[in-house]
Amino acid sequence: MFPAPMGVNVNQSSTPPLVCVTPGSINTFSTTANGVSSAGTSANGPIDATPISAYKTRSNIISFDGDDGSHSGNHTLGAERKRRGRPPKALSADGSNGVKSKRPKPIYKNFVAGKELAFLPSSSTDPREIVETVHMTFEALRRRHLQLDETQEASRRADLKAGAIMMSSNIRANSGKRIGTVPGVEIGDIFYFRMELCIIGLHAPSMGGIDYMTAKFGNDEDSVAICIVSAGGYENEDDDTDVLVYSGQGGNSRNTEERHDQKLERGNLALERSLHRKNVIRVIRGFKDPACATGKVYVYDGLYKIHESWKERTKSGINCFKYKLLREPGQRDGAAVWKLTQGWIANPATRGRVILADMSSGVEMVPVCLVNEVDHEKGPGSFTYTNQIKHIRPLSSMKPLQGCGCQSVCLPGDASCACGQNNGGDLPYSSLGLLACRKPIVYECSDSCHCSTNCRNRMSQKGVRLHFEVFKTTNRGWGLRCWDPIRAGAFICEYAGEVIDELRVNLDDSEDDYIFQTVCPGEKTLKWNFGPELIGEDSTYVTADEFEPLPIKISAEKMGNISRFMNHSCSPNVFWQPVQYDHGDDKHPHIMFFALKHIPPMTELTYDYGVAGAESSNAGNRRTKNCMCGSRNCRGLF
DNA sequence: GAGCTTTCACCTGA
DNA sequence: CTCAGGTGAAAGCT
Repeated sequence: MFPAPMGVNVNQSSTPPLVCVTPGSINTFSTTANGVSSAGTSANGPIDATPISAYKTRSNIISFDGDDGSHSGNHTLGAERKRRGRPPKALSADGSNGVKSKRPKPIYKNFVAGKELAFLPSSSTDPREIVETVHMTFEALRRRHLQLDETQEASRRADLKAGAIMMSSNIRANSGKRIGTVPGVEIGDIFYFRMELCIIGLHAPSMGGIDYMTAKFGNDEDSVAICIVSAGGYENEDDDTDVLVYSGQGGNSRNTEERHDQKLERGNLALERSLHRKNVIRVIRGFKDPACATGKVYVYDGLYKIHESWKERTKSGINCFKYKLLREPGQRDGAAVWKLTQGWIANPATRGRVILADMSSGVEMVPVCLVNEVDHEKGPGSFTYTNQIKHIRPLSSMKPLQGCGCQSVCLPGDASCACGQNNGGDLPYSSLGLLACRKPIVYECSDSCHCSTNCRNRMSQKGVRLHFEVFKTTNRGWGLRCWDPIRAGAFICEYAGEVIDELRVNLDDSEDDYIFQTVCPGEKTLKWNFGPELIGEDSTYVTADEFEPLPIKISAEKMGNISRFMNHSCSPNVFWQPVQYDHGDDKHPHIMFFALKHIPPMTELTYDYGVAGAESSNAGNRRTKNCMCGSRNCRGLF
């Protein structure tokens, strides 16, 4: 460890990563006294930066009464008040002073008022946990807002609405700016909206590409860049994932008339100062979302340093600043993984260490790759690949669900759609097919519906569409991961296999490692849907005590699909959700898996097998095992 | 200079 | 293609 440089105050913890303000109380979750990351200061040169503005405390702007603090008292009656603030740049031709109506600051009054915030991690001080909770809260809010917007055909931008709520209620992580790594954010983490970067403290500007701050270097102060988003809006060449040529900001108006040379100010100036100060800069790279033509995915790619800068005339004829950044050595791969997996998707033959190109033998629409990069084992024990669920005993009801009469596809907000009503009024999936909320049962459209197979309410019944690979883990046998990025709420796969006869159950359970049953999962899974209560709606949150297991048990020992390879984790990224569409026996629904959070490519997919033994009586005689998930809040057994 | 308001720029997103 | 946005920095005023 580098001796602590003079200017660095490593014990500074005046900016807690997550401050949640409720009317009556202030809960502060502070981390391990490490407000300033040392990652950038340790091995490289003379950076001793103490973020100054990082210590700035944000005023609490949530308001619970009607008065918005406009009691300034010094109204100048009658007299025309002189306009304050920055002068408008371009004067309008006509005489009107062009004052736009004041932008109203949204005030979110009655959500969480007086209530405990049930979604916060009960006692966590783990930065990763805090970041994930904040991130998942944002996503839950966004999905719910999108669901509401879609029914009302109202204005969109649920991302902004969710972000505004997070900001105004101060549910955010790492709210102070800092140089270097951000606690709880890992290289390779993926994001779908710029607002997500804001609320976890990775990159503050909601649109701007360059985040910067005033930092102290010895006795000097300097405004230096701390984080950039390379989103492809400028002409950047980025073939090499360790090099990034970044263009300065400004001048790049879409209106060709307004284009002008870039100036050495703001972000550009900060980048220039960073070149001299040699401080590390976080880099987020934007890629096209493979799952959505118009969408974009942001990948956090770790720390870089600026090595040179120059001026250049762009194709559009303006002078533009260019900054060449090199990735700091010794960091795990981020964007490189992305490039690799995108290459495999384009041409699966380029994937190395393959044992079997498609272990589903054509059963799945997309081949399921089998690889071993760890040892020489030739594959898991034999089983029959199927993507179906096989019922041995007849179901209690084969009566199909009441179908809807929708023409073409089901649409949100259509009160006459029987399927929407089955699901409590809202369609369970967004237009992109993301599940909005965890429910006791999701009712999809069925054969008796009039809608087409393109209907969004047929998400899970259409089967697997991701590029999975079954791989050998280092200590947990075989596991499952995916070449595609998976968005929170996205469908992953069904638990296929044989439904075990309840009468026969427990006879040979102990021999069967591939049994699925609906044991109560941990908090993370239960608390997936805490969006509604944040906007004043009734809670859909089910506590462990309220959790009711289903009698269904599925064995994938002899036959099954990729889900039989999904390992347990106490900190999972996948959850199970009962879904019905082809029969009326609600005790024996399909068990479908969905993403709990955004899952970067090549991250092992895991779900919570449930709390062994313990409080939930249904766990009964299930055999317990030592957990090897390695997460920091591992329960030890499952 | 701190504290407030206003305006603007910004590699958004539908 | 257009257009409504949220945020923080900068600028001006008290």
